Amino acid sequence: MGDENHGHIDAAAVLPRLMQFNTVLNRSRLAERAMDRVGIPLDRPGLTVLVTLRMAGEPLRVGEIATRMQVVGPHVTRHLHELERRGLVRRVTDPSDQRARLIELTAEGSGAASRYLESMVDWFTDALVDWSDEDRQTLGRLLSRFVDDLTAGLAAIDDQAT
Amino acid sequence: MGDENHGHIDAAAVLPRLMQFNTVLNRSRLAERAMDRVGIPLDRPGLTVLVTLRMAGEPLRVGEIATRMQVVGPHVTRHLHELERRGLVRRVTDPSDQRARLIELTAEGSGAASRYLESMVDWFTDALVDWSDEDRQTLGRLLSRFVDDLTAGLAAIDDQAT
DNA sequence: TATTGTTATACTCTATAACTATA
DNA sequence: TATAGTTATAGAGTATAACAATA
Repeated sequence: MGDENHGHIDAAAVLPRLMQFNTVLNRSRLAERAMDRVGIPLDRPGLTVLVTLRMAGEPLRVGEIATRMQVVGPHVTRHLHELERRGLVRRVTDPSDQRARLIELTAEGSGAASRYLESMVDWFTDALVDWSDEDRQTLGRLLSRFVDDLTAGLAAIDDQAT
Repeated sequence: MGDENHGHIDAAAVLPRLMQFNTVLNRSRLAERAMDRVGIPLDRPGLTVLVTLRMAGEPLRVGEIATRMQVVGPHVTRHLHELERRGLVRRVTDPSDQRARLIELTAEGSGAASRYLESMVDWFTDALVDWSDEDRQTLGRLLSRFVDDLTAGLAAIDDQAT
């Protein structure tokens, strides 16, 4: 489209689209549809808790879940009530510290998170079905690095503010 | 890092990082810092209205702003009150349709949006300063295509649901 | 009667503050 | 006295419903 990409990523052009993609992804029916495939009704924060535990692959403390979700503790606590009531997670006292709780997925909770993740991965895979193998590989490599570098930059800003 | 990227973008690996980047970007102090550079205190929806108008490059109707922001009309109306009160936008009746209002940026509103966008672009540029020109170009090309394809896929889902 | 926008109200997600229990 | 978590409350952002004005 006649851009002027002389030797650098055209941040002025890519940034708005990245942000747009961001909001579209958040608001689209993609997540909604993926949640349908989960099979049980869950709000997004609740599902995020399950996905966080699923990706960790092991029980996590409340505080650790909060850190990974980038939210504060009370927010997690509140959703854990509902998730526990519905048999999707179990809350067990951490044997190494009586103050702490370890949150672990039940079979149903793990299944729900897996179905959600599979649905999202399938969709991404489908959307890129027409790409050449080389372009997919290159994008995977550069995008990982891109996210890493930007995340590091963001962390630096946040540290600076402390 | 020992991934198993055989001929396709490893969606299972990239997707969580993309989503994590998404939340980190939303919650980080980057946007906060960029808003500081704007010089006038604004909440995020208000700033998004200004940026939407700035990127359009011309006055927009209330409904059009809502569409571009992916929100509903009343949300925009509410923020326009405050923005108009503070002299950042003007509300003029559309000469071609007396029902509609055209929202246009004032000089201050336009300046605020510009400073915000510049700050974000500068940061992105800085974060990628160590990249080779070739990698930057390649990422720019593939990322644009990536966002286009995914956005198109999302639009297809949303259409389907209608 | 359909469309543009506004007003009024309610809901979702997340934060802060105050508290309890261990350490 | 510091830390892990909980309870209670408050705030930001956005949606839905009912309405007004114009087409």
